[in-house]
Amino acid sequence: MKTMTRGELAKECGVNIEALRYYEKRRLIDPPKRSEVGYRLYSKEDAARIRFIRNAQKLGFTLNEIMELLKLRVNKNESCESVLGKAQKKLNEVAQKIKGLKSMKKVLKQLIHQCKESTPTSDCPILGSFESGRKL
Amino acid sequence: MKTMTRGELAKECGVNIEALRYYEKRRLIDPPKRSEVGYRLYSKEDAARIRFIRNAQKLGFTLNEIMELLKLRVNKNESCESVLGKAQKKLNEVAQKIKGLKSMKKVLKQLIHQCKESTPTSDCPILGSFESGRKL
DNA sequence: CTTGACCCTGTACTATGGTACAGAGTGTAA
DNA sequence: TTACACTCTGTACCATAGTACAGGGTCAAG
Repeated sequence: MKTMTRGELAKECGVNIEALRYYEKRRLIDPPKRSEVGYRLYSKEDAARIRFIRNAQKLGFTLNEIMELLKLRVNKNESCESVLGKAQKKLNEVAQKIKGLKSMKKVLKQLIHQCKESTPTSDCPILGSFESGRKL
Repeated sequence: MKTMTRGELAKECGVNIEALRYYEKRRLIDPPKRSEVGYRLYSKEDAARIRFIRNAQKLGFTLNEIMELLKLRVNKNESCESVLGKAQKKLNEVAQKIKGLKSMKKVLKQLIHQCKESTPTSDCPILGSFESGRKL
């Protein structure tokens, strides 16, 4: 099977080369196979996992949370009950975040609209509907 | 006008008392008025601002980003052009986040559905559509 | 057969966002 | 009037998520 070195993987996934060692230490990725001389040899699956990690991070998940997300899959010994619970919890979190972001989006849109109408900046209501957290 | 001490504000906003001093140092809130003897006296507006900060943080914004969001309002000396650009940029960021989270939500829902059907955990497709980042 | 670009390990350092004292003063209620 | 809860400042410490060496080995092109 085709493999990549650490530098190649880092480049492909757009991460710092050292971050890969860090993820390995944090057990977010399995220790990869090694070449004769000790070079790490990564597979396509490793690349996919790194991309997953980065994408989840962009969405505001911590590495610990991402670890949980990753465990939701390929854990043949874990009961579906347990996976279900975790997934449900994550789903709620995600739904809440979406709600909050939609509220913020709305406020930003209003602000932009008012700016386009040349309303003085001082009247821009960025906080108004947002600060209470009612919709978050 | 009614004011609050640091402890009262912290309690009302559900933040650590020390965080308020930290936000002040980071210039996320204005230095509050002080009592005769030097106690901080916060207003309702300060409380609103703290709540805004916490809510934005929950949505994955950093304190620097939140500072920018806060600046989008009540700056009489800044041209509307500039505010417009910043707001537009933030709007795009928010829209992207929502997209990614929706994609994650979808995958989680699928996972939950399959778990409910008692499909073996090992078959859960949590990563599949996710690791590519196509939809993120 | 050397030179430059890679890889290895371990360790130290960074930024962000707090959190926890220590040592001092204040305010109030029994 | 004393005890306890609260405030003040400054400084030290913490977790998270990396990032940057130092000091060594490896490999491939010229």
